[in-house]
Amino acid sequence: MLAAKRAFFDHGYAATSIEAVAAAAGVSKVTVYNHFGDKRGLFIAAVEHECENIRGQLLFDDNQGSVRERLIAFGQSMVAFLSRPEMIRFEQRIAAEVELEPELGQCFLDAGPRRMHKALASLLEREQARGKLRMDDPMQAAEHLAAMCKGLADMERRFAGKSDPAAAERRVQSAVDLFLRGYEQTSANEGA
Amino acid sequence: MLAAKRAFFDHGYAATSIEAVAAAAGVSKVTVYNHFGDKRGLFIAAVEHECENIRGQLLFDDNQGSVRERLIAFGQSMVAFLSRPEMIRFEQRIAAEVELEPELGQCFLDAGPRRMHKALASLLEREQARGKLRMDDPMQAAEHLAAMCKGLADMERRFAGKSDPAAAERRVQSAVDLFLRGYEQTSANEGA
DNA sequence: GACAAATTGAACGGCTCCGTTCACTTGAAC
DNA sequence: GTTCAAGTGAACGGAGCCGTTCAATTTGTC
Repeated sequence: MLAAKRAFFDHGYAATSIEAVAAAAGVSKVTVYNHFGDKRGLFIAAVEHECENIRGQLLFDDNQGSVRERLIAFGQSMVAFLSRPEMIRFEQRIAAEVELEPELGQCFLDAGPRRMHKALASLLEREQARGKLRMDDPMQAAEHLAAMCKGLADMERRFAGKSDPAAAERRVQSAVDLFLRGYEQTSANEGA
Repeated sequence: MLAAKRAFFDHGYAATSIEAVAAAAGVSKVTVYNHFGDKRGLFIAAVEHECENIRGQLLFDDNQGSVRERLIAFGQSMVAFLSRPEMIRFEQRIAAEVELEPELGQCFLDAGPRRMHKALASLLEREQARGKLRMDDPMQAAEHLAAMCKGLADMERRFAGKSDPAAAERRVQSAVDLFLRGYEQTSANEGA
């Protein structure tokens, strides 16, 4: 199973042969078929297994500090999480296979992006309850903040394989600054 | 060539056979090999051709109106451009093949995202010159705005195939509102 | 030790595809 | 009408892979 995950996420679905997976796992091809029935079945099992992992890892702690510090911490850890090469490849594979197996996309969205979006929205709502922020639509605000933190560097990662941690840090900071200029509860804000 | 583009971008590289492309184009397989040498050569030619197209289409007009209206117009047309199903599929294919052919990624980035990023930054700079905006780093500001306009719906599109134009419109509007609260030249802004 | 279940290696049929070869036809230029 | 480049259809070799079959072997359980 680990071998299957490695192979699928490193080389892609089409470029992975069950023979190779079986060999890497030190089992026979027949055993693989007996366990997972199908190549597709093996792939789906691998994806679901990895999604479980993601769910386990997506824990952000509400650390102590100012609102700005908390948001920056969230943004940094989110970006770091998404920038890991394994994660980028995983995203890639899912996206490539989603047309043939739409459930995979749902599975991944629920395990990753949607969870993170909600987690950030509820963090923002807590800040609003404390009187630190003022927003009409926390989900919308969370989307803006998360999107800014990802930025366009997202595409540089996907298409050029480059990632620049220093630029990411600056981006997250200026994103939080812009966000707070818009949503911080100090003077009157005309709502969106 | 059109047939090759259709086939590659509809079904993917691996799932496209040169035989099928030749048949769809109404030519013989040998002719395809004579023209492009290779399956990869054909794919690269198709990608470069499509990138040319993108360069041609990426024209935003500086329409008349308030800053807010101009930015919203930019955001809307950018999102509309990126949301077209062909574009989503095209992105997908490039991303999937970029490991085997890193030049493709550069080619696409130059034809698309980077051009758009610079176009938006120079739009913002013009507004700054007119005294409408105030920013330290127009490229950074442009990245934030563009990223917010794309939002996380980007992923919903990629992984669930869904797109919600009404939500996109609201997102762009609230993104521009947030952006202007941070960068509009009305009172003193402490820089990023 | 005996018995059942799982696993293994090896081979096979069937399929698809890549890329090449070759003899033949087309069509335009001169 | 000849010439020459370009295109065509058909077939081929070689490769890889999927999924199955089967007899032989291991493993674990009583």
